[in-house]
Amino acid sequence: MPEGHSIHRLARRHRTLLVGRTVSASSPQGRFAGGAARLDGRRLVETDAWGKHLFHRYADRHDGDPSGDAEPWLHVHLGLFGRCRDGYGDPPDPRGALRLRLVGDGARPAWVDLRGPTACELLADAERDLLLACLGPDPLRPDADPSLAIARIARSRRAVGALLMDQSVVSGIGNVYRAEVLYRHGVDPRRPGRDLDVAEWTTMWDDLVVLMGAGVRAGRIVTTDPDDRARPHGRPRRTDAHYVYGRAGLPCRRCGTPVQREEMAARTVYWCEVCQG
DNA sequence: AACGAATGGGAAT
DNA sequence: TTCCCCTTCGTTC
Repeated sequence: MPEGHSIHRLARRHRTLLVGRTVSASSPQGRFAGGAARLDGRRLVETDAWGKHLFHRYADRHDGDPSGDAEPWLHVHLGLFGRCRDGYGDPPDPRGALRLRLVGDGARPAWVDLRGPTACELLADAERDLLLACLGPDPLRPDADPSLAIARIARSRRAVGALLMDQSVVSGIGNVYRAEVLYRHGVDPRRPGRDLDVAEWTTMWDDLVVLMGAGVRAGRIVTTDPDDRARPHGRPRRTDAHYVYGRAGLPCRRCGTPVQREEMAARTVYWCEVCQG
């Protein structure tokens, strides 16, 4: 599930697999053939994530071939459909639309495959800076400063459900965390941002830091408290991990009222009209 | 097996 | 606002 926690997890995984290695890069699908050629033979120095954006920083070439030297960054955005696969040893035969394959050198070779991303491109420092300048603070980054985001939300007339999905306000939140954090704080997604006071927003930010951090560790989004998750009858379901996301028409876990759904910011938002006033 | 919906976001209209 | 990208997963036949 590519919300911010997945991307941070991916950055960590790629660090383990490939940082310090010189990579062979290819684009079996062909859509990133030029970029792969410029990447090929360079060493991965570090990986990083900001919101839903993944970055690899590559060293310059030292063999006299200048191609790619001005572009230290590989920028990947998975979008809704993008996926990464990886492993050690020989990579599987490429099939389907494989945008990018990286194979690291070394005693224990590792590979990473990327398919279906919204963005896969090489960037110069300045281009990356421009991109990051458009992103709000990311609850998963230790250096995040929530004050600007909180101030911006607190004076906006836009619906809080739309503000939380706006990556220039807060980055890394997706449709699941949006619905869930609003439920956990009893906030109707349709309420204007400025109806909420700074203290309320600050509490939500702190909760996002905890929830998304847990998401990185678990590799999935779990936002329900254990008491609300208990299911005396039947097997646990996938949706037990959520209060309202994807549960339209099902009873609210706390009050039993059917969960509502509505389109907001081009996505479906879910909420309980009783618990979220 | 076949189909629809989905965690996102940018370009086109 | 609508479309597109074009994968994966869950549901239905």
